[in-house]
Amino acid sequence: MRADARKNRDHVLAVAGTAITEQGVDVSLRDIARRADVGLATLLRHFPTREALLEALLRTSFDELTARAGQAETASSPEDALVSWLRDCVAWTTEYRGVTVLMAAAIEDPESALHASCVTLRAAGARLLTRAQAAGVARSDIDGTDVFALIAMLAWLGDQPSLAPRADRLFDVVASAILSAGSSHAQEERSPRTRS
Amino acid sequence: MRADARKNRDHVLAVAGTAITEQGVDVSLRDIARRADVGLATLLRHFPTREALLEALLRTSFDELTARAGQAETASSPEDALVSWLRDCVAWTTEYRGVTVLMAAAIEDPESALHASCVTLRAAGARLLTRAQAAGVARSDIDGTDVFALIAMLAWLGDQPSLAPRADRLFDVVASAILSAGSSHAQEERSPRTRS
DNA sequence: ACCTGAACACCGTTCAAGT
DNA sequence: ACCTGAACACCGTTCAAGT
Repeated sequence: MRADARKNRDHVLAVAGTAITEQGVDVSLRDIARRADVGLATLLRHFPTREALLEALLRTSFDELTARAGQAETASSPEDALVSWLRDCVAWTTEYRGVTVLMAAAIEDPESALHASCVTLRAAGARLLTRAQAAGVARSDIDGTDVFALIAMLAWLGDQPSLAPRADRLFDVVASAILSAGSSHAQEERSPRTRS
Repeated sequence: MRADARKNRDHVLAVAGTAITEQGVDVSLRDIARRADVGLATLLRHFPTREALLEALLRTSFDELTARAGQAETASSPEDALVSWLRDCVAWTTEYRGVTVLMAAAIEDPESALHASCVTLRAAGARLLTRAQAAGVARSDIDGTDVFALIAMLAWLGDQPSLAPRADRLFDVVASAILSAGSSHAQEERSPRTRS
């Protein structure tokens, strides 16, 4: 890549970062180009879709979250590792208002520039879930995609100004639901207490 | 209202119903006007905002849901009444893809044409919740707005094609979380079993 | 190689002009 | 009273023309 092109790219990316922080991920691409003193076509040549722009912008954060999941896997108890990683994920999305909808779409669209990152994130969460299930501290009838969906739900909640004040409490409610040990059939099994 | 105006209004409303069913609540208003063989300005005079159009379209369903909550209050057990009403609410929104975001915005915006209906709906849910809490079958640290938020979360999940297949399972997960009897401090109270 | 203005087909809003 | 076409200020996409 030519030096001037690289400079343009980096500058657009920096401007996009502040614009998205201010207005959310649906901010007008024309507006970003204007604020970067660059033609709209130039922006689109570097980042052909909104997702591509976001991918470049979020890659670092994505990698960080994935790495943190790996560390938690050995450093914390299965329960703490899972719950506090979930909390980190939800908290992270609040910095990019509206990103949840794009991630939900990307997780099943291999064409999306965000696809790979979302799949990696889901896999990291799935490992923490499996570990917690093996330890008997997480319900056994959910999988990594369910966890991804629960994160998405809670992140979406934080994006809605009217409901955001409830996001923390409802995180706890959902977390407690994941942690109710035992399977979903507990009620049918009439007190199957372990005889110690 | 003049007879021709009424006819126009009703026709626009019917066309809007099918258009929204096909494409979701974000469908182009211009498109609705075109399909109704009416000027766009005419549509906007009858329904000055997208919310006003939806309000007219959803009023019947809203009233029905509210009424059903009232009936359940006397006909079913506190637990069944709450859970099956929640299920009805979530199922209902799937008919209007994207309506959840508008409802979440409307619940705190008195200017929105959907505001009154959303507030009424929340109140209906709050009564069912209070009844369940009084019976000791629902956790006591949530209120009507939390229930509204949980419905919104689950409805939003159903709107995302990639996550919709998990909506039913996660409804059960969330419902079980609401029904975990006792307060959020249960874990701190070291086995407070009732001595029968 | 890289950039850009301009044309394009959309959107919702507004309003003067018609019946 | 009610309706409407047209103008307006936006949007993302595309591409021929410039450096």
